[in-house]
Amino acid sequence: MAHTSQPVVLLVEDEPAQREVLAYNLEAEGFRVVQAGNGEDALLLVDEDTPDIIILDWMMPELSGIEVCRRLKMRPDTRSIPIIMLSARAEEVDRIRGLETGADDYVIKPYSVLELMARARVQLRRVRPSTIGVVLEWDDIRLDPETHRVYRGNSVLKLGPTEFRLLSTFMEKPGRVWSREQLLDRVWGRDIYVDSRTVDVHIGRLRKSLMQNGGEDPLRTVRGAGYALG
Amino acid sequence: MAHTSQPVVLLVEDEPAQREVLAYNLEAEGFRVVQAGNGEDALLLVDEDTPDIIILDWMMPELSGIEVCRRLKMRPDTRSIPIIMLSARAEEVDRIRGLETGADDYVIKPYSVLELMARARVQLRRVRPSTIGVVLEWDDIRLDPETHRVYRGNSVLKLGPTEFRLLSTFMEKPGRVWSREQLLDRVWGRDIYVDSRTVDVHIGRLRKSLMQNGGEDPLRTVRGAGYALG
DNA sequence: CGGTTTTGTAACAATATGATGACATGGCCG
DNA sequence: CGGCCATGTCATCATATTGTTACAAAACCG
Repeated sequence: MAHTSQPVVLLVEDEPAQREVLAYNLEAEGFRVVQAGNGEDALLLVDEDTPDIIILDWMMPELSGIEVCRRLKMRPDTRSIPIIMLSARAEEVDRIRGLETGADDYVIKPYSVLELMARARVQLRRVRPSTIGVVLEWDDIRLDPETHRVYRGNSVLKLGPTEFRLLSTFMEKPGRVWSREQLLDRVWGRDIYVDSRTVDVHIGRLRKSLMQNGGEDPLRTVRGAGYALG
Repeated sequence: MAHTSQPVVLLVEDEPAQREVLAYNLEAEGFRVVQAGNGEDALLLVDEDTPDIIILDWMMPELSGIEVCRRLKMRPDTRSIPIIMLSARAEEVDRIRGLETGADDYVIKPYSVLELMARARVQLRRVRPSTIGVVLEWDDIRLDPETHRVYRGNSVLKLGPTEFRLLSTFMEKPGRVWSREQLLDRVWGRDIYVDSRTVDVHIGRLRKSLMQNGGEDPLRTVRGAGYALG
């Protein structure tokens, strides 16, 4: 029943018990949870399967959370992943240091699980608005994730399920170029094997659907790279 | 020390004394501060002079902060302005309600001024170009890796895939001289065999693309060594 | 100023890439 | 069961991109 593909959270916490509790709750929130018990693993997992958001414990043996945060925020390709830092350090200096390092939020242990979930949703809302039902708009195209309806101008468009998910992805980040592989991950699912040329065909179908009542083609083919909206 | 333009914060708080303190500190942080003493004024001021971020007191006579927040988050044109909610209500339900309403952060009174400033900077960091995407710039050339677009002045350039990768390489380290072999490695790939003279041809093509709308040739040939940008 | 080396570039053939129509499959619903 | 829709794959077509070569131009050197 996921509108598009399930949002992914990377949970980094060295204490297994705490990790369990959080993982359970995050799953209940609708996240797919990827877990790491230390900083090194976290960095590896980010490359392997880019998460939508990261929840990061400050205190960890070896690579501290703050160091992981610093590194991720230095890399252009991971910089924009929201990081929520968890910490038992309640001192003002620490909180400020965490935020200065690039963390997008800072939550003090012991935290309220409900509040943490709410803060996770806030970050998710930023990165993937459609997962929480925000209507996406671009130019004269409107996509309502709740009702699964797409409008262009003032007429309703008819799209198939795959085309809908494709368009959702594009509208999450207008202008961004998605490779066929990224689209397969996002639109089809991680462990589905389909030929990457299939993407072409669906792009074609999406184009036809978007132009069924006239109007310009809003999709851009980027030779050698993929496709983008606008 | 202002960046491109001074960031603007809209400060909404009905208690003049508190507002003063915050305004003072925000100005010290480098913000231009626009003040409102109630919700109605806040909504008017947003239209008049769109702020980069909003700091919003929950408890206000007439229009409450949460209502202002709700309204701003419903309008597509103001939805993306980050809102930091200030509140004396420490109850979990309230905090969650604030976040659910669309606030991007929720700070409990009495707050640490320094922490609030840090949180304001976090929100600002998001809105400012630096976070929106890493754009490489040199002179009047702009290259956006995310959208795969290249601009010169204010017109869009059309480049082929190889030319794009070439230019990306140059723009990552403007001024650096790259040998043909290094370029082959970097742009074509480590284990591809192509004549090194092919680089010349592509440099030529890149030059033509870069000058398609007039302008100087930004590439420099270094005899016996290779090529460089600028 | 030759002679030599290095670079620029037009032309062309080979290739890679994307668009599209057709088709077979499989699920779903009446 | 039969029709309908969505989907994935394939074959084919059109075109953009690419590598190479050959020759012209420029730079360098004594």
